[in-house]
Amino acid sequence: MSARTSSDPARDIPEATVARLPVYLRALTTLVDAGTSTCSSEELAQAAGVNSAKLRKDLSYLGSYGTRGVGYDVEYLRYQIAREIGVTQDWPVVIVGIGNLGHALANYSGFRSRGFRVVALLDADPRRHQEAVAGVVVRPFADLERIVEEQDVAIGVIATPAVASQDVADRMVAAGITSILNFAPSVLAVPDGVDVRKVDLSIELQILAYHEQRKSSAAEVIA
Amino acid sequence: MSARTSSDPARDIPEATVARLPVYLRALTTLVDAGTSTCSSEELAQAAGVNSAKLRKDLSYLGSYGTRGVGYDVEYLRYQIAREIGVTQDWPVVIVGIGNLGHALANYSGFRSRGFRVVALLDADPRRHQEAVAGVVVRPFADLERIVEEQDVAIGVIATPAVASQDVADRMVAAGITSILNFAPSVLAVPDGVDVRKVDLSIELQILAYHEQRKSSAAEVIA
DNA sequence: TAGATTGTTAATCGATTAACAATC
DNA sequence: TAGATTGTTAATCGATTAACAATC
Repeated sequence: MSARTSSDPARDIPEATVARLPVYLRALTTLVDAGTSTCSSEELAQAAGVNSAKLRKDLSYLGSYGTRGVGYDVEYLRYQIAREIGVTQDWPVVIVGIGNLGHALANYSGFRSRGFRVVALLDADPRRHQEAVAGVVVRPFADLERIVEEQDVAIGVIATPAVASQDVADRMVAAGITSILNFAPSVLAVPDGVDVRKVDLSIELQILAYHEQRKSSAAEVIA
Repeated sequence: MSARTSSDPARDIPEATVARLPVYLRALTTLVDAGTSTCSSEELAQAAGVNSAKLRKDLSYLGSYGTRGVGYDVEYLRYQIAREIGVTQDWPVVIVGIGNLGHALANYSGFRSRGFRVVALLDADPRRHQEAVAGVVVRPFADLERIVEEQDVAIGVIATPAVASQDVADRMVAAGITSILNFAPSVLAVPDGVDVRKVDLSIELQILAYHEQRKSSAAEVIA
């Protein structure tokens, strides 16, 4: 047995596993809400939409939180995963670009319940200022630096048009933000040490279209 | 040299490559708009945010569309990729759930320009009916089956709360939809042959939080 | 103890990358 | 031809999966 513990900073978790931890966390929360106290890897895997071998392998990177012959304590495992991800603490977030999408994001209730707190909504258009969305007032983009510093913001969300996204990212990085979630259909250039994740509706649809097209072709071959 | 051609239905493209083709398509469109007629794999790779070896490997699955010593004809390669993905044709799409996010999706202009056409907006709440979003009237969810059949819809977008998403997916599948883009924070169960892709804001944020947390820990170790 | 289920091993599979022969 | 750049090979890397020993 290794001396690996939860506070061991050297251990690193494969990226594919990291991407699934939030899925497990959500499944566990659903189980807790349903009053379940214990579950097997098979049950949790099903709830998360993966196979149980993968689930157990993933969990093994965190430690040994199950009991052989019994399964996992749902509440305990949920806490361990939440701690591992880092959502036992609260992450202040700024959203830039309060158009349709920005409104939707600001109103998203899943934010607060999952360890994130929208501390500011920023927009370059003065006509949007003073408007309140989900109880937060929209302020000028120029306020970015001050807000990031005062509130110690590490995560920024870009919901602007593509043309503005690189400028917004540059300003975010200069202000001290080191993690960016980009909803604009653009490829952002950022320095090393800054993480960018991208959500792109039209890319997802195009991936579906590719497979859809092949389904149709296959049907034609049969017909 | 193999007899592999663009109409060869047997050849299959790795999933990781499929997911990048839309990124290349967008980069090529940007280059076309900028008046560029030719580009090297290095230039295109940079515009797409990948390395050139990966780009060339990806393109090699489609065929040989470049010229050694010269590069790629931007317009020609763009067409070939668009055809491969299937976005030279028009894909009718229905969106179910016209809340904040549904509004944002319905208003998204990138839809139309990338081969997708929103043919219907559906919502279970009668108070939302008759409202027009981006020129399309919101109709009852009960109209789903008729619309899918009449308009030959293959792709459905779910923007409802999580609790409703499985029911919506079931109805979509029963109506004949075979590709679903799910924005609800839920794991959908669908039959074989139906593709589901998932976009989940809070999962993306949690992945960023995980890495952000490790950055902070690393800083503490140094301090 | 007997049955159940975890945590880990090892094999397989798929994706990435560097290097370079082919060739414009 | 000489220089440039593709398309492909082969090595490496990372992810998935089945199987099962460990152990509750």
